[in-house]
This record gives sequence, structure tokens and C-alpha cells, in this order.
Amino acid sequence: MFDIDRLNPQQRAAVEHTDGPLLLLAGAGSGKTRVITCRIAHLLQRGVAAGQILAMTFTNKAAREMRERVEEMVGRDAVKGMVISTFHSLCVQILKAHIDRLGFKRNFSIYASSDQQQLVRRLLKDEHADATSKDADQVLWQISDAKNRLIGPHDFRATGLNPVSHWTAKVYPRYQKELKAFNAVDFDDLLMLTVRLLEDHSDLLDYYQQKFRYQMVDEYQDTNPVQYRLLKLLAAAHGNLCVVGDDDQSIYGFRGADVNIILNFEHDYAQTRIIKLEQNYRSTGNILEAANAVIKHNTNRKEKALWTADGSGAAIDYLLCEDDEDEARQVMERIHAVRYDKDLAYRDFAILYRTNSQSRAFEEQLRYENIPFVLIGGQQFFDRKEVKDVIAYLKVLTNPFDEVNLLRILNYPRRGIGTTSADRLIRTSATLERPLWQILKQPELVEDLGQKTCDAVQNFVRMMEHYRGRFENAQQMPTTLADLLKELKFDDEIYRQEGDLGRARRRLENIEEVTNALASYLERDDNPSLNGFLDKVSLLDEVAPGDDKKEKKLNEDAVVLMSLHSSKGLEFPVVFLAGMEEGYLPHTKSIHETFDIDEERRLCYVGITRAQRNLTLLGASRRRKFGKLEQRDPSRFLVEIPDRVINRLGRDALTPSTEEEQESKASHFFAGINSLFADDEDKSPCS
DNA sequence: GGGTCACCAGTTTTT
DNA sequence: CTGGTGACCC
Repeated sequence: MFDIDRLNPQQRAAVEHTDGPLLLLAGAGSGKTRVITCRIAHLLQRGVAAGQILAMTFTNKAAREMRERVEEMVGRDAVKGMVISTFHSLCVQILKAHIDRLGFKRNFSIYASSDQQQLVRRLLKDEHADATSKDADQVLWQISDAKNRLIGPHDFRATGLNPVSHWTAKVYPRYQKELKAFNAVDFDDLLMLTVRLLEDHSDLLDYYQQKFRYQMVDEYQDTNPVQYRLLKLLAAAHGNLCVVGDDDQSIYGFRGADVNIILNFEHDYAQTRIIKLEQNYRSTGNILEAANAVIKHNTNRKEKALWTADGSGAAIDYLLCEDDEDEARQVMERIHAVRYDKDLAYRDFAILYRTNSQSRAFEEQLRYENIPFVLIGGQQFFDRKEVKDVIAYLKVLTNPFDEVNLLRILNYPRRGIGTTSADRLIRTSATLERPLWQILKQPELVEDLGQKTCDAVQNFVRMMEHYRGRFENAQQMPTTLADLLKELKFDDEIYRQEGDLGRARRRLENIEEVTNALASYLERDDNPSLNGFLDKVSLLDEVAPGDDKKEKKLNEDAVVLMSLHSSKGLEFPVVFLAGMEEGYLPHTKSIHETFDIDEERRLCYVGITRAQRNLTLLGASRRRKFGKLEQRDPSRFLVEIPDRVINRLGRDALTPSTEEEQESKASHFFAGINSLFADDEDKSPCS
């Protein structure tokens, strides 16, 4: 069924360990995916029913790939019934079936970031008129953080250190109450409520424990306390929990992931078998040596070192550049040279950086040189205003109690219900303690509402009810949506708002993408509904065009630009790791606020281990930031890389700059500028 | 209800 | 230097 002989001894041990807790520490490039798929195939071969296996991932993409790989190995039918899913999708499924036990209706809405923001902003303004939207974001951040730690609205305690936390303590309970009134849950609730559901209803817990006898979790180093708790609950009955991860690649601490969860696994689950995968099949020896040397400086970690049976390869280069523009030019030069020399495609090159704003200089230079490139990250499809507007309509159609979205569309496109009228409607809803939607159905209850407004409200309600009826016919959904958009005159509205014709067209195309996504969802789902579509959209599941695009992007023949975070799990023959400077890597915030240099080092480690053959580290000695030129120091991580694997090019890369040297750098800099005007193809001063 | 202007702040972000 | 936000004015 599968080729177990091609696995190395550790990999084979992992595949053959079926019962009892297993901690699989899988270093970067150690063939982890192959082990996971083989292990699932092995379980099936041993007679475990597909339906008894639960495999958890963090991304839809990972889930999809895992399913495909297993299907390839054992055939489509053998995989039927197996649950391979992200934490969030699994929780949506569980909640869809049982959320009524928590007092919600099953057609609940999922609030993603912008919905949450709207709500928190409103509540915060209610309490503190002078609160800014930035404060709101911080409050939302704290609420999310609390939920990730299973801290409920009434258990949250403000700390004296953080003034915002007092606002959070006030707002969090109201936020949660409103969500319930709107029949909505937010992203973190998906997990937190599922945990609560299972904790409070032993029959359900029992059911899922019996159902899932074997569990596997990928990227375990990125789990947060709620996810940890969920797994703990599910695994309690059988204890066949296999977690796969690499503590050295834990880089989502800022989102609640806690590296100690993987570090404590063996103490948490008695009789844990630990297997380390350290043989690397991706990178050259020099690259691995650099990676090992850097990560060794972290103290709170599992001891391990990557090694390869292949050669040591080319040395790593470190280029100290003049400024950000120079840094970008150096990369271009190397892309040209290496591409020609090694006969590589553009897609074999990746430029990685710590913050998305760093991409700019590279984009400009790539454009200038006519090198095709793709930028991963940046604005998400569902963040676009026009997309959010359409989605808001759909959300209200499935769940009229969804007040955030109801308010969003109440007068968009304009239909004569201005802020004053909206305020009156909201106030009436509050005093009568009835949902806004009910008030809209009886606008005559509202005092001081003009006849014209009254009519507008009634027309709006009538229209929405009409379309809600039509959307119940799932097969017709794309047509219904097209009709709705036509009736709303969305096109006109966008042409009116957007002076630039090209931009208007692009926005309309985005709206069309929503219709397309709906159509493709219809094809794929065996039991489609509008609500089901919206769930997929909220989870950014395969139906989402934004997601699709990311994959398409990686298939194009183009140089790839992305943040270090986005690069995890990927590999490229040639990698440029830009901005190796204090302030970027490690980032200023981690130096001065979160004090988590270890996570920055892991980020650096992730970047280094993306490279297969060729790695170039770059940094600038001065950089244009917020308009003015700033002096920069080389990253402390550079010193940790042993000299024998790295060529330090440019000037005294690691000597701290003295005043004298700064002066010489300055004159060098101006010389560089002058040479720009003198030569057309300038040989940059630092190469 | 919408448009303009001044001001402010400026990580990472799988779902 | 940018993009986003809020106040203010038409």
C-alpha cells in the first residue's frame, strides 16, 4: 500500500507507533508530511476505520493537501469519513449540530475581524466617548487574547499596568451579550464555545471521544490554550494522540500560541513516546549549520540538530548594503546572475522579510528590472469594502438579528434612511428591548419618524424578505444574488463613488468574484445553503477567491516576495533574507515591549531553513524610515552564525560603528550617490 | 450625507 | 513618506 522501506528509521518508528501518546518533533525539511500520510495509511491498514481518525491542521491548505496525499496513497474511498480539518472548521461543524444547547440558533453568523471591530467600536464609544478606533482594536485584541486562554467575560480582570484593560473589563461582557443577541459568534468563540459545550455536556463529549479514537495534530507548536484544551478533552478517552511539530518554528506567540504546550507534552500525557526527525532532505549542510548555530542560542527548547546526508554546498553570503535601495539592487543583481548561471526559473527565488512594509523597495526594483514577481500577503480579498458590503447583505439574509451587518446595509446603497433615522430606530430597539429587525418591521412604533423614512424602511424589509425566500432555493443562489445586486444598483453606486474608471471596474470584478465563489461552492457542496456558503467564506475555506489566488500565485513563474511568517512550510532553491538588522530581526517591539527575542530567533531560523541551495542574508547600514534616514545596526543573530559557513561581504559587517566610521560611511554614501549620476550601470559600493 | 483636509502613527496574522 | 481616521464644513 505504501513504501515503508523508503522511510528512515525514525520516520518508520513514527509511522508504526499507533497507540498511546506520540510526540513527533519534526525539524524543518525532515519529511514530516510523508510521515503523517504514511501513518494515516498505516492506521487504515491496521484496520482502523476511516471515521475514527481525526487529523487537525491550522490551515485549509494544509488540510486539503493532507487529504490529497492520503487519497493518493490509499485511494479515495478508503479516506471517506475521515475528518481532516482545521480546528475552526471542526468547531463550526460541532456547533452547527449542537449550539442550541448554548442558547444560540443554528443559523448563527460568524463574526470576522471587521464585524468584531464595528461592534467593539460602538460599545467602547458608548462607555468612553473619547475612545479612538485604535483603542477599540486594542480592546478587541485583549478580548481575543482572553478567549484564547479560556477566560470568559466575567473572569476577565483588568491589570493596573495596562489602562486599556479597564475598558476591556467593561466592554467584554457587553460584547459577548450583544453577540448572543445578534445570534453571532466570533472567531475565538468557535473554539471557546466548543470547549464549553463539551465540558458542560458529557453526552456530547462522550460521543466525540468515542467517534475519534485516533487523533493527529500538525504544527502542534502553534496551538494556543483553547486548542490545547479541546484536544485534551477529545483525547481523554483513548489517549491515542499524536502531535507533530517543531518547537523551533513556533512563531505565532503574538496570537496566543504557546510554545510551552509542545514542550510540556510529554509531562502532560503519561507514557509519551518521543521521536525526533532530524535528518533534513531540503537544504545544504552549510545552511543547516547556520540554522543550528542560530537556534542553539534559545534555551527553552528541545535539543536537536538538523543534518543532511548530502554535501555542504555553497557558503552563505551576508551583504551589508548602504541603504534599502542598495539592498534591493543587490538582490536584483544576484537574481540575474544566479538565474543565468544555474539555469533557474524566477519562481525558484524568494525574498523574505520581517515586515510587509519592507516589500516596497523590492517591488519597485523588480518592476524597474522587468522581473516578474508575486507579492504574498497584503490586503485580503474579504477586507475589501465592496466585498464586505455584498457579504453583509448575505449575512443579514440568513440571520436578520445580525445587527452589525444590518446597520452596515441599512442605508447602503442609499435609500433615504440617514443617520438620524437610524439612531431613532436603534434607540427604539434599545428601549423596547427588541431586536432592531423587529423594529424595522413596525417602523410606526418609532416616534418622530417621517412618513418617507417609514416607507423606505418598509420597502427595505419587504425586499429583504423577498430575497430571503428566494435564497432558500439553493440551486438558484447565484442568479438570485445577481438579481439582488441589480435591484440594489450596486454598479451605479460604485461608478458614482469611484471616479477612476479602472478602479471601479476592479471593484466590480471583486463583486463578481463573490458570485463566482457562490457558484463554485454550489458545485462542491452536497447540501448547499446560503448559511453554509457564509461559513466557508468566514473560514476562508477553499471557496474563497483570496485563498485560491495565493496558490495560483505560487505556481506562476515569478520571484516570490513574502513575510517570514507566510514562508513557513515552503521551500525555495534560492532565498534572500532581507533586513538582517536590529529593529527588524529582532523587531523593535520584541526588544522593548514583548521581550521575546527567542521568538524572533525562531523566525530567523524559519527563514534560513526555507533555503534549499543558496542563501543570502542582507542588511542596510542606513534606511529611510518614516521619511528620514536612520542609522541601522546588523542583527545580533548574524554573530551567531559561524564564520566557516558565511561570507561576510561589504564592509566591516560586525564592528559596531564608531563616529569616525559613520562619517566615512556618510562620505561613501555620497560617493555612491554621485556615482549614480556618473555611471548608468553603477557598481554598487558595497559589493 | 458626503467630501476635504489636517493630523497621527507606523509587527508578524494560518482561521 | 504613506495610509487611515476624525473633525469640520458645505
